[in-house]
Amino acid sequence: MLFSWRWISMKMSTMMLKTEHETPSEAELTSHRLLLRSGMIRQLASGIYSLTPLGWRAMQRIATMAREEMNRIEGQEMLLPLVQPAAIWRETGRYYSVDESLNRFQDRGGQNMVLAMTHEEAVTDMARHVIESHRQLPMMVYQIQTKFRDEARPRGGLIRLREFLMKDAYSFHADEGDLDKFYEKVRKAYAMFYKRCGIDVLQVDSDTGMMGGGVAHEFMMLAECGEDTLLLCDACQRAANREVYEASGRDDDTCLQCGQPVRAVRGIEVGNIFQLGSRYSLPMHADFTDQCGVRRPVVMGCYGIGISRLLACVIEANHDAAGIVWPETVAPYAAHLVTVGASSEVIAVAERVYASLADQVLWDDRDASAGRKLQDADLLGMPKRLTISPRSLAAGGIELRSRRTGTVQIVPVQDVVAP
RNA sequence: CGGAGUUUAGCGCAGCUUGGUAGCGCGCCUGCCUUGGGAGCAGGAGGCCACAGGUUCGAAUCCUGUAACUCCGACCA
Repeated sequence: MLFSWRWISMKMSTMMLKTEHETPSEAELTSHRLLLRSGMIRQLASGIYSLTPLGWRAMQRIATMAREEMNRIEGQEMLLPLVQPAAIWRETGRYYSVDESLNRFQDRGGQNMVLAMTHEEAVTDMARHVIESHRQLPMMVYQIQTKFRDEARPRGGLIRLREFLMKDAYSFHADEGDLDKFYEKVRKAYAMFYKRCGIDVLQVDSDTGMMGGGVAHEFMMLAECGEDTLLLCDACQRAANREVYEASGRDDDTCLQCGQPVRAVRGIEVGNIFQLGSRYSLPMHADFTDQCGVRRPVVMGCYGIGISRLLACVIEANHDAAGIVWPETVAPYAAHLVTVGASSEVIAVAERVYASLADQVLWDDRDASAGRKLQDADLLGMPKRLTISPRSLAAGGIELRSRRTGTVQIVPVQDVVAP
């Protein structure tokens, strides 16, 4: 069972969904066009989008995989507030150092507040209250939650948003060595996560920007529409963010690691991880007592994945001229059921298939032409298409077509329907 | 935040030069007919032409201002 939400309508006739035949004029990127045409998202303001039930379902599948990978390395899910007092941001100095992308406002009582663009301050506040002893370390917490960043220039649909869903995790350690070990575990978990999502990523040396701290890596998906430039070495596969490369002082185009020529490629950042050290624990006094009875700041790491952006990236990496080609792991439904005509035989078989496949099937039960339904099935991109028609029944059952390969076969009704 | 562009029905667009009370395609509603790649016929609904001021007998159209959105750049855990 892929989902447990039986309450979501799975008949297209009554679904909160409208597909578009024509390409929306504001969309230039493939993922943006397909997200709009498939009806998964709707723009409410620049960089701010509503997700329809179909879009939310796809995003939830990505979020679920992120959750599973975090749980696998013993992450503990939690939830931190979006609205936060300015006070904790003053403690770390970021209230003053971050630009207008941090939205500041006052509540009705005149208190200075911010909309969280990231959650180091809030999680460090939690940690300084809970963590007292080295015996509690290491530990990691994470959340899948909304961020608001008032970006100067949102772009590309879900590629660069102002409001978006992020998986952010924070680990706490007694020393740098333990952070190093855990950091490697996270790198492996991230690699597994992106693989499950059906996209290829490169791990890239990164600078730490406003996050502070020491070591950092970005996870980049290679794509022409990407905003970032990477310098990639074909010889040893080492990739570096342009800022890091330039900061190295190297002025020829050769690899930092092996000296072979590098080439510039474009990429989309789909995640990043940082060794924060005591950047936040020191100013916020998140201390613990070590084995020798000495109070020391806890050593931290933080690990982010842009869930919203990833939905766009999955589509950038998985589509054809007709529409989306979902990886099975992200597809909002495993199968798309198309009924042709409304004969009693066709409907009777469809009802049995629909009941049997529970919430894994989307049934296009609309009173629309066969052509329209088939085009929409390609656009929406579920991995398998089940067509029930007088023709298929005469041929021996239900037509099963793979969206990715286009291969078609007739399968007997009893092979699809549970006994 | 600099530069460019756009804004007319749910979506895609025309109309603006030369002012005269809003149009096309798709979609939507009714009926008939149809059902394997966005069918057909007939009838119908839907717009404060982004907003605010001007000019004019009269403004989608001309003038001024504002806003929103998109793209390029700068910025960007």
